[in-house]
Amino acid sequence: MPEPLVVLEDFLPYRLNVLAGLTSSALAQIYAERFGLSIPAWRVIVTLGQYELRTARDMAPDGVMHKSTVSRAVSALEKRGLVVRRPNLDDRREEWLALTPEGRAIYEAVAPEALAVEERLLAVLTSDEQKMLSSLIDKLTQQARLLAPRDVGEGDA
Amino acid sequence: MPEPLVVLEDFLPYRLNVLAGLTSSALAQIYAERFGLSIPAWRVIVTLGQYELRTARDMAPDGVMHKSTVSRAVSALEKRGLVVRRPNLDDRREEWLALTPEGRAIYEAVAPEALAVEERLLAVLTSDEQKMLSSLIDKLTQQARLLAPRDVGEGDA
DNA sequence: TGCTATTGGTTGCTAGTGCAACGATTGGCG
DNA sequence: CGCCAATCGTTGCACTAGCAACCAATAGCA
Repeated sequence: MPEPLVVLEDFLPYRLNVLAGLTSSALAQIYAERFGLSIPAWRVIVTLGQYELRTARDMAPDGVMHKSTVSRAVSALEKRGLVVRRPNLDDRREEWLALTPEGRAIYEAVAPEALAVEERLLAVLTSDEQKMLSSLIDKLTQQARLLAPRDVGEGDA
Repeated sequence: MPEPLVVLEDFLPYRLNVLAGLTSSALAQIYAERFGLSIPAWRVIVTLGQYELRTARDMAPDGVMHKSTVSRAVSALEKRGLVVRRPNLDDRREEWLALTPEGRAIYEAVAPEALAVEERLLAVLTSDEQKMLSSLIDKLTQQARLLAPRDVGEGDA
């Protein structure tokens, strides 16, 4: 009698969550089970593999990860000997982070496999569809950033 | 020198996670802050608003939510008087769930606002792009389900 | 009928996450 | 120079979520 106002399986945020969850799950098989990396740790590894030298704060440029999350991920990686901290003498509040040789080895082992998963995912789309998807994600992300309470940015003040 | 193997901000699973997180965050403003609902609780409410009578197990048809998550969400909603349980005499393992009048009132208050958020999100896309997006999400979700370890389905056995 | 496997659902335990408060350092400005 | 505000990062705390073990009920089958 009371007709549905929202059909959950058609609801965009729900569908995005499901999709994101499934892809994370697919990826976790690799970096969690095989390399013992959490999602934040994986992101730190990839970022350092990409940029070589970054501060903890740079790890979440768009505020995707909370700084406490980054802090703990880095600590864990340091304890495992995959990441080193080097004080920044110009600004002793922050520290430079870099991969150790072991860290880079893991990066070079994980990254291709992660890319393979992405590729298998995208294999169901044509090249045009992939471009379209990328564009749509960008537009939606930009808009979502406007609607979200705040960029999770800071929180201190 | 070591050229990046993965560029995180181009990596599809990462981008999907960011987008999903931002939309969840935008939605949470409504159902969390204004109505005190968690994500699982919100999903239960919406599902019962949609189907009227469901079992706890039906709440996560695609295994998106773990059954323990559903269980606790239902308990909380029952305690708040938003949901009632009714034994199913034909199979006393399961219970029928339904919204109370108060639960339905909340549903009718939340649902339009959630839809409004979705609409504001989709406002940056043309009608054709929206159709395209829907199709792309479906294709990717289907594929991701194949790549994910398992549907999070059960786990007992 | 009786025995085992399966299913719906709950709960104890543990790990992860965000928030808020904090310490340390630096920047800005009177 | 000296003080207040802002910034980087850490940590205690509370909450959530998932896993696994469990109970109750049913189904399948000898």
